[in-house]
Amino acid sequence: MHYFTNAHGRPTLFILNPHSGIPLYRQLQEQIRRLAASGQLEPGTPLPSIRELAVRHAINPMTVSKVYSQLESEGVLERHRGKQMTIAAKGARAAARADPAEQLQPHLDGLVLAGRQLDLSLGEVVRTLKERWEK
Amino acid sequence: MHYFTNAHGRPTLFILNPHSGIPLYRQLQEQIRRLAASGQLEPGTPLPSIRELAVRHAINPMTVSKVYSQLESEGVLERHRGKQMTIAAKGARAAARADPAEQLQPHLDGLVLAGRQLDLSLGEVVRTLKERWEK
Amino acid sequence: MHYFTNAHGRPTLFILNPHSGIPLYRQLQEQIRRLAASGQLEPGTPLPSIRELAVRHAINPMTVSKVYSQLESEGVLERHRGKQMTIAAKGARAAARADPAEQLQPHLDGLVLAGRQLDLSLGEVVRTLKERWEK
Amino acid sequence: MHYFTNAHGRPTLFILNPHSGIPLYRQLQEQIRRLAASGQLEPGTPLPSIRELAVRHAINPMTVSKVYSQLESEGVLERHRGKQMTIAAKGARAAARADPAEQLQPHLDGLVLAGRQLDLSLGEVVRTLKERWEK
DNA sequence: GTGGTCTAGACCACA
DNA sequence: GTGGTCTAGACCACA
Repeated sequence: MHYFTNAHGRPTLFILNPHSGIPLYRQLQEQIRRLAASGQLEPGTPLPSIRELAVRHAINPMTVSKVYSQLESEGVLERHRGKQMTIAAKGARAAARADPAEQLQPHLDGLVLAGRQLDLSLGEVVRTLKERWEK
Repeated sequence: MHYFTNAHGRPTLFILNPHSGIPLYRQLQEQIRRLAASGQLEPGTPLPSIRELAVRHAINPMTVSKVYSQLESEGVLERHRGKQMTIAAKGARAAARADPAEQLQPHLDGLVLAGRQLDLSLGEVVRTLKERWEK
Repeated sequence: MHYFTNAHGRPTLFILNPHSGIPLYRQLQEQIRRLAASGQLEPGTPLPSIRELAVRHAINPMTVSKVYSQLESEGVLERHRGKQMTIAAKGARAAARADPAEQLQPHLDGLVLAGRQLDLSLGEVVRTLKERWEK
Repeated sequence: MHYFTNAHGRPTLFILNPHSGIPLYRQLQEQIRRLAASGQLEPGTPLPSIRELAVRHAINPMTVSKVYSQLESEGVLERHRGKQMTIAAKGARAAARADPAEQLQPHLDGLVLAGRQLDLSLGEVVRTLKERWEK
């Protein structure tokens, strides 16, 4: 399991960047989906409570709530009345089927477009990627 | 100069993705900035008219106009008599100074985060990147 | 097309009852779904804007927004950047397939349960239903 | 007395639907009120213990407790030594006075609204109601 | 404690 | 004008 340090110096599963232009709820949603897909969050794993995640990332509970609701309707999360939500078994099965490389695609597209527009060679891009990965 | 084929089958300098979550104006702005920074759009190069770009990408002229105005105030573009915009000399100078790898950074960050959350190895990510690049 | 008069005396497509125990967003969602399913709201019909509906029913725009978003993800509504949402063609097709009686089921269940617990006969229930219908 | 079979296959006086959107405590409260009103639960009849009802319907004892307390304060139930609850004589009297059709009203309203929005005729609605009743 | 609903209201993106 | 995102915060349902 990979832990990250968020903007407030606390260890967390997620990294949210409020300046990226991508809505916070979309960033959070995508990250939970990936962690479930890869099995790093296994079926049955309880997610942080809405309030906890909101405090930890200094965002509004409603934003988290929206993400949890959408992931529930996608079948990635399961809701338990009055108790914490968990990763759904169904979500895990879906994950097993999915090609991880496919989930990477939008990010590859963005990187390739940027690389070409900056007139970099594939070699240069790969080199900087490797440096960034090791960090 | 790299040309791309947009969603409407016409050749264009830019690729706009309305489903990425990133605002259209931000996508366009970033792409013009990169093309200027890399010198693929040289100082003095005229940009497409607002109307032309709007039609080509099926977006509102106001969106293009806003981008052009902001890039003008940043010194990347220059406005001439009529409304003709060109790449500013100043923009080129700024570009020469900038480290291209730095402009790649947000995209590398996004890719690395996605890769780790999908539990992929560096090798796998590099391989899919190479495939995507050659396409 | 049936018009109703809401609690504020204005004609409207929907009737929301804040005291029924059923969340407002759920009432609104179900009603739009039914009007689309029956074809009383045809594909392409623009819906009232979020603000308009919110004002008309004295509810919060966020509540309406939530309903519209969910119906969009269900394929009942279509979103148009910067313009009003419309009934989706897809929604209409789905409607054609659906058995209307099926959508009535939860309400029949509720009525039958109440009738039996009140020890009424089928005849009595049908009679009061007919009276209520004609009103 | 009508008995129903609940979701857990056990005979019970009540049917609770956790997906209806109506709070559980409201469903339970309304059903006890109706059974008392119709005389199917006569004055003096002991109710199931909180614990028993909670287990039978897989809900929290606190939810049942809240319902019993509210019905007691309404005069529908009476609390005896220990915690045994019975139908109050007063509740029966109230029931005798009440017009059963009135208690049916919210359900009739919901059904009529749904029927009209689904563009069904009164005949169709009555027919499906009859089918459902016989089941 | 958990999540759900709703409000009032700010500010942004897009047409 | 349209919808989208986000906040701060109240109050409810349920365990």
